[in-house]
Amino acid sequence: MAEQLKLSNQICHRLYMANNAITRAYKPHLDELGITYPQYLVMMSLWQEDGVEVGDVRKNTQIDAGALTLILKKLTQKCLIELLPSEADKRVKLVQLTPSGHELKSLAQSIPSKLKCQFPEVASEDLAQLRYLLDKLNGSLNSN
Amino acid sequence: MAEQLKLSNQICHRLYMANNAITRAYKPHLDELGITYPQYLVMMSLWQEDGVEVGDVRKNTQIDAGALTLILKKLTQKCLIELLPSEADKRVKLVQLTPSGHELKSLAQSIPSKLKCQFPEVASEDLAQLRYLLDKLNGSLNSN
DNA sequence: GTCAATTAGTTTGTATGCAAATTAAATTTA
DNA sequence: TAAATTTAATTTGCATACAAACTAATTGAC
Repeated sequence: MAEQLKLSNQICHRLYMANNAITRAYKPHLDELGITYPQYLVMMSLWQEDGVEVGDVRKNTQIDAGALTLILKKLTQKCLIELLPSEADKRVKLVQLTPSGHELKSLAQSIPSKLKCQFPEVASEDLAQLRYLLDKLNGSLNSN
Repeated sequence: MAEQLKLSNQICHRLYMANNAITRAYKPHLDELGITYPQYLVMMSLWQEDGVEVGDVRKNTQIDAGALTLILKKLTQKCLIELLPSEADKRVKLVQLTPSGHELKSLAQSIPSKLKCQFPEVASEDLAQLRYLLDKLNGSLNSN
């Protein structure tokens, strides 16, 4: 059997499994907030900076434009954000947190530490190393 | 701004971006084979071992059972596999590669090397390290 | 200044990912 | 062995991921 097509030699498969497993691990905590994982990414980007263009959220989260439209619609329905037309450029919409959207942050604060406690075997040094390598990989993958 | 909710501090976001970027990178090559990325995972598992139960494919690929049913249906429509009832246990279905399914492997052989050439900045040592860390992470995430 | 190209965001269609409910068959228990 | 439990796989409903087509507004070329 040729080595290069063995499933056990694929980095991509490991990333696939890790990404799905992490998303599943977050789910029960995010269920308490009433949001999904991609919606959580959007909220984190907004808690960091608010009143930005839809395109900025797209760049920060790297969520596909088409998917983002739907996600922002859901967050609007949940009254966590508002979409406001821009004065300067009528094509642009600005994403604004509502009071509820701001408040949700305090509930979310504990999620990262809960996740760490849930998987005590995962060493901090390994996470730091993983972070470094994933940044490098993402940099390369996005360079084209 | 609290550090723990900053997008730039989330390993999960890095995994999310890397996974999507890798899938996108594979896409043009897989388009030539007429299959999607999850379908590629299934085919790799079958090229490695054929005539196994649906549940074995699920374990090997870690694809959700419900999603796998659909994927196997698509692969059947593309005449790459056949689903055969098991003699021993009538609940079980066996997944069998067709001649076309076997032949596709030779077309797929070059994909891994094509991907490496596409991203020459990604060092082999980094990939080896990433592989090691992702295995460790996946092991921990699946231990619960 | 007008028309062509570009840009921001949405819509559409296909293919997952996932939880929960379901069906059919095998196994365990009483 | 009949009933309860478990297991293999499918179905259902919701939420992305993504390419491609589309709309409206802005820029650029001339």
